[in-house]
Amino acid sequence: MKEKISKNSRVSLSEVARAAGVSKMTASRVLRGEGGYSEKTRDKVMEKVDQLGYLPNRLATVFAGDQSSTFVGVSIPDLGNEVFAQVLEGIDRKLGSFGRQTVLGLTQHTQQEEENWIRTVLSWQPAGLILTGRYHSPRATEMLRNAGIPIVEIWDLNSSPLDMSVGINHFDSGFDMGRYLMSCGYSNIGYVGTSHDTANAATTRLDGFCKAVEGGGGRVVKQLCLHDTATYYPGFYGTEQLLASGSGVECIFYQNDAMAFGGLQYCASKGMQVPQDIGIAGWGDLPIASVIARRLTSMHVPHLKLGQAAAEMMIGRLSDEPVEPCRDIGFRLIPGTTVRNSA
Amino acid sequence: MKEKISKNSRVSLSEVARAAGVSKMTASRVLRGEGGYSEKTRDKVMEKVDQLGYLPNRLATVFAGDQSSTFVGVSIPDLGNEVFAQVLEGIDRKLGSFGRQTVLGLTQHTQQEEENWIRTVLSWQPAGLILTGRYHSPRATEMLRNAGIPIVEIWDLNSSPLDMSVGINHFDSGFDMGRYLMSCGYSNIGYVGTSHDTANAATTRLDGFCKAVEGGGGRVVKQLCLHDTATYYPGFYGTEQLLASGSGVECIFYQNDAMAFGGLQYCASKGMQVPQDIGIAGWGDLPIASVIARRLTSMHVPHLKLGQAAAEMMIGRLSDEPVEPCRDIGFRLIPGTTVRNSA
DNA sequence: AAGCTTTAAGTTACCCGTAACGTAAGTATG
DNA sequence: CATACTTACGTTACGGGTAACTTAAAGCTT
Repeated sequence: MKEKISKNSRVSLSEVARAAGVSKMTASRVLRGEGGYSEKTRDKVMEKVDQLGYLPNRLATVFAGDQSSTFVGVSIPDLGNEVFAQVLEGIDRKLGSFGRQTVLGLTQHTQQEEENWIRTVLSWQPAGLILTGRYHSPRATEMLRNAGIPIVEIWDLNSSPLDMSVGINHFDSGFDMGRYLMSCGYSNIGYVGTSHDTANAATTRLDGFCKAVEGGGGRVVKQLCLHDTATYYPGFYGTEQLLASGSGVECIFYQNDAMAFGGLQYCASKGMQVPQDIGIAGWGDLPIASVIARRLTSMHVPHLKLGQAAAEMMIGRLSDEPVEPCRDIGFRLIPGTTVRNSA
Repeated sequence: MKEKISKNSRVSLSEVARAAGVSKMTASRVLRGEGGYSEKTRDKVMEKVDQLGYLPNRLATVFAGDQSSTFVGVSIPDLGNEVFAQVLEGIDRKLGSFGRQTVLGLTQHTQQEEENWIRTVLSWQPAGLILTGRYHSPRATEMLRNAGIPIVEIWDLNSSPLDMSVGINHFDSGFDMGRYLMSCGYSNIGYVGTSHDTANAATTRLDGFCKAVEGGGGRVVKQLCLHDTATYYPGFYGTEQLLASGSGVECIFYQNDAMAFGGLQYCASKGMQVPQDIGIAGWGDLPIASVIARRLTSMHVPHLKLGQAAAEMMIGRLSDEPVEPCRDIGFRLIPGTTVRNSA
């Protein structure tokens, strides 16, 4: 029984050919519609294909080196963050419409996980790779350089990418938010986010934010949750800790909208009014950001479009079309009503 | 140039072997740690492996039929729904920890997309498949039966699965919600959801819901958004349409929490008080469900756990361990405070 | 009808790694 | 010292499909 489940149970092209009374090669030609066979032969072969339920083994084709695979490896830090889920959706939908498949890798924000995943996925001879972030381990970078396949680094716009890059300038987006909050009259501002071993887009954003605030004479009090995912609950508890520290912040900027929601909820539970008692600003502009009566102050990023753009660059490169190696997908500040009005 | 990018640029085992002055077979043994070689030989080979940056071609290994692939195909309707994103995260994390890779397929809630994806992914000789839902096209079902690989159908608990199944009983969960809302004193109840060509878990839930409400003497007014994704905006507009129809519903049950948030937002925008003027109930219990001051009435489902369980069943089967073919992951009603108190 | 072209096939070699088998040394045993 | 055994390799064949080449038959030309 267990033997039957192994692959020898699958019908091969030779079996189809034998059943149809032709050679393997003729059957192959029929299946690829290459021409060079009679109608009678085609019908005979196709009949047997249906009858035996033959499915081609793409492994063999790719392995033989005649064509590249249809796999594209896609690494994403985590899906708990709705933002990345949407990016992935954009990528997979677009890739799928061009007959390509996504091989997923969740790297949990660590370079080691990413490196391991890259090693594994490369051994499957993917057509290309789409990676989140610009920071890779030295060994990963070496493997990527040697791979000789198209690579798109997304999320964090990279002016000197390994190959191609699409995303936004996170430093600038943080800077713009900092400047905006300063313009609203805040100067003692908190930041709540997560913290990981390696640099990432969120830290770049924070850098830009601090530069704007501190450059404008304000100060930033940080509250970082170590090794946590940037979701609702850490936002709640991070806010609690930040406010308990007695730093007297008037406004809090969060790593993303989900964390900002956590913060809003904490404030509501303590009877604090937003924005009268405290200002709240998120980042990412989730669709759900308008669920609260007041529109969440945030930074809009076209997530789905970003994913699609990444897939398009990949497809373009795989089709040998000329591709602009860097694409800025842009962002837009949502003033919202959860911070004091700047007017 | 273009030639270089093709696979002949990749270092093969033969090249490593030649460089190390041994046969292919010896190099292979060293890399697999199989034994049968001297320390000197091992060092020589490993040195060349590092030097040349050799990466094994797993395609060849699998192709040779010596072992099955490490791919597991995973089909998910869409990632716009946070629920499925979490399920996928649970699956991929667990699979990854056992050295398996997810090949993703977003089927957009259509059987045709699913069938196409199944055909493609099977041609890559996956070790197994994890599919969302129990309804597949006839041709898909046939391919799945012939594939001879483990298959886990998730989400919708299936007492007679193709192979294995893990999920919840959606009919019962809808029924329980219906009974709860009736117990709160509602009898004229609305439902807002999406509608697709084929049956799915949401329609099963609605069936259970109707049975409870209508069986208890109430009535259900349905508002279905055709071919839409079950997210925030359709919830908003679906609510608008339902209320404009003049059906006078006192309470609305939504296909999921995201849609319920849209409904909440619509009600807030019209100055309606929840639950005084209208009751709101969601389904799925997203973490963010507590962001509103009042806890959203909902149905809790352990999404991440569901994904993990699916992956565990797959791994178990692939390791020839005995696996219980059906697993009910359970649900739990969250009374919340967005419907009238039943007390 | 002989010679040429076209059509419809078949044959061979190859991709890369591994199972199975072969072999030549060295080691142990009686 | 002959025999059996172990170690450390090498050699051959194979998997499923396709490129490149070969071949046989049919069709066409003059």
